[in-house]
Amino acid sequence: MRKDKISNAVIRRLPRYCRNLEALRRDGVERISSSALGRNMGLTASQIRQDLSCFGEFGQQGYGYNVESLYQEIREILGMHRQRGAILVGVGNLGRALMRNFDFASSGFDLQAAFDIQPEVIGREIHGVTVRDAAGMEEYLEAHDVAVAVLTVPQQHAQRVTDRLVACGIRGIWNFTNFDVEVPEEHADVVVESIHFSDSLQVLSYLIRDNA
Amino acid sequence: MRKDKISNAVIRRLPRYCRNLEALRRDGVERISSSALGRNMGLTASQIRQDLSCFGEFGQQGYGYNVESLYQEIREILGMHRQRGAILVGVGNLGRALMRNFDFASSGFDLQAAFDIQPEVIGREIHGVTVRDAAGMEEYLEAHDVAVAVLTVPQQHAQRVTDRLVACGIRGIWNFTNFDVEVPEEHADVVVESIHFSDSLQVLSYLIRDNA
DNA sequence: TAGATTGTTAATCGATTAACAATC
DNA sequence: TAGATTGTTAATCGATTAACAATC
Repeated sequence: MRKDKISNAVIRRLPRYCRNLEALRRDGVERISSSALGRNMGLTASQIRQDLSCFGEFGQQGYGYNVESLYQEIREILGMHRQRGAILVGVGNLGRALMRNFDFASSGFDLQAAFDIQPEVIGREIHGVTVRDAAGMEEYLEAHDVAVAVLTVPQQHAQRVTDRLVACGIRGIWNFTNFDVEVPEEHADVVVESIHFSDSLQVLSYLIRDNA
Repeated sequence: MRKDKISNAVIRRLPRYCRNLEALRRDGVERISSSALGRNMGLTASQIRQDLSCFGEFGQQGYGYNVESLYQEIREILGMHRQRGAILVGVGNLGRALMRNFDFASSGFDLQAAFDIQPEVIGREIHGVTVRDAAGMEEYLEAHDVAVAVLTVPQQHAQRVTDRLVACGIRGIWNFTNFDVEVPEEHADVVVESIHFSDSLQVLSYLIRDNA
C-alpha cells in the first residue's frame, strides 16, 4: 500500500537496493524474489516487500521482481533519472577530490561550478568545472538553476556559507564539514545531508574496542 | 543502569554528543542539564538521560552534567583516549585528501603508513606519511600494530584488498569505496564501517524531490 | 494445475518518550 | 529547605518480522 510519509530507515535503504540491483543487472540476472534479494543484502524478505510496498506494487506473485524494471523504478523514486544542478563550495583537498573522482551524474546531478576565495584556485578548471570567486556566488545562483550545494569549506566558514546558500534559495546542502550547519526556521524546507568523517571513524573506534 | 549491548542508534549519537560537549567546553560552559543539551542537539531530555545511562551515571540530581567530565567520559567510551595504529590503502585523490586534511589523531588513530601500487606515488611522503608498495602490505602489518585500515582503493579492488587485510588480522576497515565489502565468516569480528558518498547524495536527491 | 511468491494485515520487537521517586 | 534535575520504570510509538490469503 503506497505510503505518504516514508520513514528515514526505508529511504536510507533505497540506494543500497539500487546498488544491489545494478550488480544483478550487470550479471545478467533477469528476475529476483524478495527472499533471494534479502539473502544478497542481509535483510529479511518481509522487510524488502514492506519497503517496496511503500512506493507501489512492483512484483508479481509466483515470479518475484523484474531486476531491470525494479532498478529503474527505484532510480526514479530517488530522482536519479533527472539531472539537477549542483555547485561545490570550497575547493580544498576534499573538494578537489570530489570534483575529480566523484560521479555526480550517476547520482542525478550535474556539477556546474565551483567556488572558492583563494586567488590561486580561482579561474582554474578542474575536471571540466571552472572555479569561480565565491564573491560572485549569489549572482551565479540567481542566474542558474542550482538545486544542491556541496559544502567542502573549512569548518569555521560552514555556517556563514550555508546562510548565503539558503538565502539564494538552495534546496539541499551536502555537508562535508564536521559541523552541524543549521538552516533558519523560515527556510526549514532546505535539506541538509551531512557526511561526518570523524563521527564515522569514532563509531568504528567504539566497535573495535576490546570488551572480551 | 549500565547496559551490556548498546544499540546502534545510541552508538551513532555518541560522536555528536562529543562534538556538542566540545563546543560547550570551548565556550567555557561548566555544567549542562539534559534538557538544555537536548535543546542544543534537537533531542529530548529523556533520550539523553537514557543514552547516557547505558554507560554509567554521569550526572547529579539538581545539577545536571559537568561538561568537561562528561566530555572526557564519552571520549573514553569511544576509545579516543588512546592512539591506535591505522594505515591507508589507495593513495588516489580521496586518499591523498584524507592524508592531508583529516585529523586522525583527534579521533584516536595514528596514521602510520599508506600503500599503493602506482610507481609514481610509491616512496612519496604525504603529510609526513610515506607511501609504500602495496606488495609489502602483509609484511608491514606483520611487523606493526595496526588496528584499522582506511580503504580508498578503486571499487574493483575493494574486496581483494579487504581479504588481504582481514587475513592479516586487521580489526576494522573504514570503507570509502562504493562497494559493500564482505568479511569471511571466520573473521566475522572484523568491523566494516562504510562511508558511501553516492548513497548519501541519493538520499539528498530523494529528500528534495517536489511532492507538493 | 501446483508451486512460488507477492502485498498486506497482525504480531513482535526495539527505541523513544513520559512520568516520577530519589536526591543533590 | 525548596527547586532542579537526575536515573529508572512504565507507556507509547514506530519499525521489523511473521503469517497468510490472493494470484501469477
